[in-house]
Amino acid sequence: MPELPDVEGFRRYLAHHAEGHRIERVDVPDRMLLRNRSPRALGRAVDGRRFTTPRRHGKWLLAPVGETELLLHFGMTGLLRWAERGQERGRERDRHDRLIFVCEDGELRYNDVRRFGGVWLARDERERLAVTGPLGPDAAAIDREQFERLLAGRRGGIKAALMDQRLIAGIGNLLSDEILWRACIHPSTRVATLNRRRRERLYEALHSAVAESIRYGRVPQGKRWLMRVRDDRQATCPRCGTRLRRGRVAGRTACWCPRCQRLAAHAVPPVSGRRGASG
DNA sequence: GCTCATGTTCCCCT
DNA sequence: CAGGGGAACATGAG
Repeated sequence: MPELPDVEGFRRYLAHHAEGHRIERVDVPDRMLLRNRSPRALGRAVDGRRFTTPRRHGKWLLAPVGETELLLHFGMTGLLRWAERGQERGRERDRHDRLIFVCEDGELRYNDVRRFGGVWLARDERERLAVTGPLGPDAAAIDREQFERLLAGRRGGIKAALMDQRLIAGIGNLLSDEILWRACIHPSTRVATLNRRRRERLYEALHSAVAESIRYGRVPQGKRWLMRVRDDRQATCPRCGTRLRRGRVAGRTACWCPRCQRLAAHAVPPVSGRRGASG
Protein backbone atom coordinates (compact mmCIF):
# COMPACT_ATOMS: atom_id res chain seq x y z
CA MET A 1 0.00 0.00 0.00
CA PRO A 2 2.24 2.74 1.21
CA GLU A 3 3.02 5.33 -1.39
CA LEU A 4 2.30 8.99 -0.88
CA PRO A 5 -1.51 8.68 -1.09
CA ASP A 6 -1.59 5.84 1.41
CA VAL A 7 0.66 7.67 3.82
CA GLU A 8 -1.52 10.74 3.46
CA GLY A 9 -4.42 8.49 4.40
CA PHE A 10 -2.52 7.34 7.49
CA ARG A 11 -1.78 10.95 8.37
CA ARG A 12 -5.45 11.83 8.31
CA TYR A 13 -6.25 8.68 10.20
CA LEU A 14 -3.78 9.50 12.94
CA ALA A 15 -5.03 13.09 13.12
CA HIS A 16 -8.61 11.89 13.34
CA HIS A 17 -8.11 9.25 16.01
CA ALA A 18 -5.02 10.06 18.02
CA GLU A 19 -4.35 13.78 17.82
CA GLY A 20 -4.69 15.35 21.23
CA HIS A 21 -4.53 12.00 22.96
CA ARG A 22 -2.06 11.43 25.75
CA ILE A 23 0.26 8.45 25.44
CA GLU A 24 0.31 6.34 28.58
CA ARG A 25 2.97 3.97 27.36
CA VAL A 26 4.32 2.29 24.26
CA ASP A 27 4.34 -1.46 23.87
CA VAL A 28 7.09 -2.78 21.63
CA PRO A 29 6.51 -6.45 20.83
CA ASP A 30 8.97 -6.24 17.94
CA ARG A 31 12.08 -4.29 18.85
CA MET A 32 13.42 -4.59 15.34
CA LEU A 33 10.98 -1.99 14.04
CA LEU A 34 11.85 0.58 16.65
CA ARG A 35 14.87 1.69 14.72
CA ASN A 36 16.93 4.26 16.53
CA ARG A 37 15.96 4.10 20.20
CA SER A 38 15.54 1.51 22.87
CA PRO A 39 12.00 0.92 24.09
CA ARG A 40 13.01 2.65 27.35
CA ALA A 41 14.29 5.72 25.54
CA LEU A 42 11.13 5.86 23.46
CA GLY A 43 9.08 5.68 26.64
CA ARG A 44 11.09 8.49 28.24
CA ALA A 45 10.46 10.67 25.20
CA VAL A 46 6.74 10.13 24.69
CA ASP A 47 5.09 8.70 27.81
CA GLY A 48 2.69 11.20 29.30
CA ARG A 49 2.79 13.44 26.20
CA ARG A 50 0.21 14.06 23.53
CA PHE A 51 0.07 13.55 19.80
CA THR A 52 -0.17 16.89 18.06
CA THR A 53 -0.86 17.58 14.38
CA PRO A 54 0.92 15.04 12.15
CA ARG A 55 2.67 16.02 8.92
CA ARG A 56 3.80 14.08 5.88
CA HIS A 57 6.71 14.38 3.49
CA GLY A 58 6.73 11.94 0.62
CA LYS A 59 6.26 8.50 2.13
CA TRP A 60 7.23 9.66 5.62
CA LEU A 61 4.68 10.34 8.31
CA LEU A 62 5.98 12.81 10.88
CA ALA A 63 4.12 12.78 14.15
CA PRO A 64 5.23 15.24 16.82
CA VAL A 65 4.84 14.12 20.41
CA GLY A 66 6.08 16.44 23.10
CA GLU A 67 9.58 17.64 22.33
CA THR A 68 10.29 14.94 19.80
CA GLU A 69 8.94 13.68 16.53
CA LEU A 70 8.01 10.14 15.58
CA LEU A 71 9.13 9.29 12.05
CA LEU A 72 7.08 6.50 10.53
CA HIS A 73 7.88 4.70 7.33
CA PHE A 74 5.58 1.96 6.10
CA GLY A 75 7.79 -0.03 3.78
CA MET A 76 5.69 -2.28 1.56
CA THR A 77 3.07 -3.47 4.02
CA GLY A 78 2.89 -1.04 6.93
CA LEU A 79 -0.33 0.50 8.20
CA LEU A 80 -1.91 2.18 11.21
CA ARG A 81 -4.91 1.02 13.15
CA TRP A 82 -6.71 2.68 16.01
CA ALA A 83 -8.48 0.49 18.53
CA GLU A 84 -10.95 2.21 20.83
CA ARG A 85 -10.64 1.06 24.40
CA GLY A 86 -13.38 -1.23 25.55
CA GLN A 87 -14.71 -1.90 22.09
CA GLU A 88 -15.32 -5.49 21.16
CA ARG A 89 -14.07 -5.01 17.66
CA GLY A 90 -10.33 -4.62 17.32
CA ARG A 91 -9.83 -5.58 20.92
CA GLU A 92 -7.30 -8.24 20.08
CA ARG A 93 -3.98 -7.21 18.72
CA ASP A 94 -2.71 -8.62 15.47
CA ARG A 95 0.48 -10.65 15.39
CA HIS A 96 1.95 -8.03 13.06
CA ASP A 97 1.33 -5.10 15.40
CA ARG A 98 4.93 -4.04 16.01
CA LEU A 99 4.52 -0.89 18.11
CA ILE A 100 1.50 0.13 20.13
CA PHE A 101 0.92 3.62 21.49
CA VAL A 102 -1.40 3.08 24.39
CA CYS A 103 -3.57 6.09 25.18
CA GLU A 104 -6.26 6.61 27.78
CA ASP A 105 -9.19 5.64 25.62
CA GLY A 106 -7.65 3.61 22.86
CA GLU A 107 -4.43 2.60 21.21
CA LEU A 108 -2.67 3.35 17.95
CA ARG A 109 -1.08 0.29 16.43
CA TYR A 110 1.74 0.34 13.92
CA ASN A 111 1.34 -2.85 11.94
CA ASP A 112 3.78 -4.20 9.36
CA VAL A 113 3.72 -7.71 7.98
CA ARG A 114 6.98 -7.67 6.07
CA ARG A 115 8.95 -5.48 8.47
CA PHE A 116 10.53 -3.27 5.83
CA GLY A 117 9.14 -0.19 7.52
CA GLY A 118 9.92 1.17 10.93
CA VAL A 119 9.55 3.88 13.53
CA TRP A 120 12.30 6.34 14.35
CA LEU A 121 12.55 9.18 16.80
CA ALA A 122 14.04 12.58 16.05
CA ARG A 123 14.68 15.39 18.47
CA ASP A 124 15.34 18.01 15.84
CA GLU A 125 15.59 18.61 12.14
CA ARG A 126 19.18 17.49 11.95
CA GLU A 127 18.31 14.14 13.42
CA ARG A 128 15.25 13.83 11.21
CA LEU A 129 17.28 14.47 8.06
CA ALA A 130 19.83 11.91 9.16
CA VAL A 131 17.03 9.35 9.26
CA THR A 132 15.06 10.18 6.13
CA GLY A 133 18.04 11.10 4.01
CA PRO A 134 17.76 13.87 1.47
CA LEU A 135 14.23 14.14 0.10
CA GLY A 136 13.02 16.14 -2.85
CA PRO A 137 9.94 18.30 -2.63
CA ASP A 138 6.72 16.46 -1.87
CA ALA A 139 5.05 15.27 -5.06
CA ALA A 140 1.78 16.90 -4.02
CA ALA A 141 3.34 20.34 -3.74
CA ILE A 142 5.37 20.66 -6.92
CA ASP A 143 4.56 23.35 -9.45
CA ARG A 144 5.39 23.45 -13.15
CA GLU A 145 8.56 25.48 -12.95
CA GLN A 146 9.90 23.39 -10.13
CA PHE A 147 9.18 20.21 -12.07
CA GLU A 148 11.07 21.63 -15.05
CA ARG A 149 14.05 22.46 -12.88
CA LEU A 150 14.04 19.00 -11.31
CA LEU A 151 14.13 17.23 -14.65
CA ALA A 152 16.71 19.53 -16.18
CA GLY A 153 20.02 17.76 -16.67
CA ARG A 154 18.65 14.41 -15.60
CA ARG A 155 20.26 11.61 -17.60
CA GLY A 156 18.40 8.44 -16.77
CA GLY A 157 14.97 7.01 -17.49
CA ILE A 158 11.78 8.78 -16.56
CA LYS A 159 10.34 6.06 -14.35
CA ALA A 160 13.50 5.96 -12.28
CA ALA A 161 13.40 9.74 -11.99
CA LEU A 162 9.79 9.80 -10.78
CA MET A 163 10.55 7.17 -8.15
CA ASP A 164 13.77 8.81 -6.96
CA GLN A 165 12.88 10.12 -3.49
CA ARG A 166 15.82 12.53 -3.57
CA LEU A 167 14.34 14.16 -6.65
CA ILE A 168 10.62 14.01 -5.83
CA ALA A 169 9.29 12.57 -2.59
CA GLY A 170 6.33 10.23 -2.49
CA ILE A 171 6.01 8.48 -5.84
CA GLY A 172 6.40 4.71 -5.87
CA ASN A 173 6.01 1.96 -8.41
CA LEU A 174 2.26 2.00 -8.86
CA LEU A 175 1.92 5.75 -8.95
CA SER A 176 4.77 6.16 -11.41
CA ASP A 177 3.12 3.68 -13.78
CA GLU A 178 -0.17 5.48 -13.37
CA ILE A 179 1.37 8.86 -14.13
CA LEU A 180 3.29 7.63 -17.17
CA TRP A 181 0.24 5.86 -18.53
CA ARG A 182 -1.81 9.01 -18.08
CA ALA A 183 0.86 11.08 -19.84
CA CYS A 184 1.33 8.49 -22.61
CA ILE A 185 5.04 8.19 -21.96
CA HIS A 186 6.92 4.90 -21.98
CA PRO A 187 8.58 4.20 -18.62
CA SER A 188 12.00 3.64 -20.20
CA THR A 189 12.05 6.97 -22.00
CA ARG A 190 15.22 8.95 -21.27
CA VAL A 191 14.34 12.15 -19.48
CA ALA A 192 16.62 14.12 -21.78
CA THR A 193 14.59 13.08 -24.84
CA LEU A 194 11.32 14.52 -23.53
CA ASN A 195 10.46 17.74 -25.30
CA ARG A 196 8.76 20.66 -23.62
CA ARG A 197 5.29 19.52 -24.63
CA ARG A 198 5.75 16.05 -23.19
CA ARG A 199 7.25 17.36 -19.97
CA GLU A 200 4.24 19.60 -19.67
CA ARG A 201 1.95 16.67 -20.21
CA LEU A 202 3.89 14.66 -17.67
CA TYR A 203 3.51 17.39 -15.10
CA GLU A 204 -0.24 17.53 -15.66
CA ALA A 205 -0.46 13.77 -15.25
CA LEU A 206 1.60 13.81 -12.08
CA HIS A 207 -0.38 16.64 -10.60
CA SER A 208 -3.80 15.20 -11.35
CA ALA A 209 -2.94 11.62 -10.42
CA VAL A 210 -1.40 12.67 -7.12
CA ALA A 211 -4.22 15.06 -6.26
CA GLU A 212 -6.91 12.49 -6.97
CA SER A 213 -5.04 9.73 -5.17
CA ILE A 214 -4.65 11.86 -2.08
CA ARG A 215 -8.37 12.40 -1.88
CA TYR A 216 -8.92 8.66 -1.81
CA GLY A 217 -6.09 7.94 0.57
CA ARG A 218 -4.72 5.46 -1.98
CA VAL A 219 -4.26 5.08 -5.71
CA PRO A 220 -7.86 4.77 -6.93
CA GLN A 221 -9.14 1.85 -8.95
CA GLY A 222 -11.54 3.84 -11.05
CA LYS A 223 -12.45 3.28 -14.66
CA ARG A 224 -9.71 5.50 -16.02
CA TRP A 225 -6.96 4.12 -13.85
CA LEU A 226 -4.32 1.55 -14.60
CA MET A 227 -4.57 0.37 -11.01
CA ARG A 228 -7.87 -1.28 -11.70
CA VAL A 229 -6.46 -3.67 -14.25
CA ARG A 230 -2.75 -3.92 -13.63
CA ASP A 231 -2.98 -7.14 -11.67
CA ASP A 232 -5.29 -8.87 -14.12
CA ARG A 233 -3.91 -11.76 -16.09
CA GLN A 234 -4.91 -10.40 -19.47
CA ALA A 235 -4.91 -6.75 -18.54
CA THR A 236 -5.84 -4.36 -21.32
CA CYS A 237 -5.43 -0.62 -21.58
CA PRO A 238 -8.46 1.20 -20.10
CA ARG A 239 -8.00 3.81 -22.85
CA CYS A 240 -7.53 1.81 -26.03
CA GLY A 241 -8.04 -1.83 -25.14
CA THR A 242 -4.58 -2.95 -26.20
CA ARG A 243 -3.09 -5.74 -24.16
CA LEU A 244 -0.81 -4.18 -21.54
CA ARG A 245 2.85 -5.01 -21.33
CA ARG A 246 4.87 -5.82 -18.30
CA GLY A 247 8.57 -5.61 -17.81
CA ARG A 248 11.41 -4.68 -15.56
CA VAL A 249 12.12 -0.95 -15.56
CA ALA A 250 14.26 0.83 -12.98
CA GLY A 251 14.38 -2.37 -10.97
CA ARG A 252 10.62 -2.70 -10.60
CA THR A 253 7.81 -4.41 -12.45
CA ALA A 254 6.43 -1.76 -14.75
CA CYS A 255 3.14 -1.94 -16.57
CA TRP A 256 2.37 0.09 -19.68
CA CYS A 257 0.37 0.23 -22.87
CA PRO A 258 2.54 -0.48 -25.92
CA ARG A 259 0.17 1.52 -28.10
CA CYS A 260 -0.42 4.61 -25.98
CA GLN A 261 3.09 4.70 -24.57
CA ARG A 262 5.41 4.33 -27.52
CA LEU A 263 9.12 4.47 -27.20
CA ALA A 264 11.25 6.31 -29.71
CA ALA A 265 13.60 3.66 -31.06
CA HIS A 266 16.75 5.67 -30.52
CA ALA A 267 15.83 6.79 -27.04
CA VAL A 268 16.62 3.73 -25.05
CA PRO A 269 18.39 0.43 -24.62
CA PRO A 270 16.10 -2.57 -25.04
CA VAL A 271 13.65 -3.39 -22.27
CA SER A 272 13.57 -7.06 -21.49
CA GLY A 273 10.20 -8.56 -20.71
CA ARG A 274 11.77 -10.65 -18.03
CA ARG A 275 14.71 -10.62 -15.73
CA GLY A 276 18.06 -12.33 -15.96
CA ALA A 277 19.04 -12.63 -19.59
CA SER A 278 22.68 -12.26 -18.74
CA GLY A 279 24.92 -13.77 -16.15
C1' DG B 1 8.63 -26.05 -4.06
C1' DC B 2 8.32 -21.68 -6.91
C1' DT B 3 7.24 -16.70 -8.08
C1' DC B 4 5.85 -12.32 -6.94
C1' DA B 5 4.79 -8.22 -4.06
C1' DT B 6 2.83 -0.68 -3.35
C1' DG B 7 10.20 0.12 -0.46
C1' DT B 8 15.06 1.09 0.61
C1' DT B 9 19.91 0.21 0.48
C1' DC B 10 24.18 -1.66 -0.81
C1' DC B 11 27.37 -3.40 -4.23
C1' DC B 12 29.15 -3.63 -8.82
C1' DC B 13 29.40 -1.79 -13.58
C1' DT B 14 29.41 1.58 -17.28
C1' DC C 1 29.55 11.65 -9.82
C1' DA C 2 25.18 9.77 -12.08
C1' DG C 3 22.52 6.07 -13.06
C1' DG C 4 21.24 1.08 -14.10
C1' DG C 5 20.92 -3.78 -12.74
C1' DG C 6 20.72 -7.10 -9.25
C1' DA C 7 20.54 -8.85 -4.76
C1' DA C 8 19.26 -8.57 -0.06
C1' DC C 9 16.13 -7.61 3.59
C1' DA C 10 11.29 -10.50 5.85
C1' DT C 11 6.97 -12.45 5.15
C1' DG C 12 2.80 -13.96 3.03
C1' DA C 13 -0.21 -15.21 -0.96
C1' DG C 14 -1.20 -17.77 -4.95
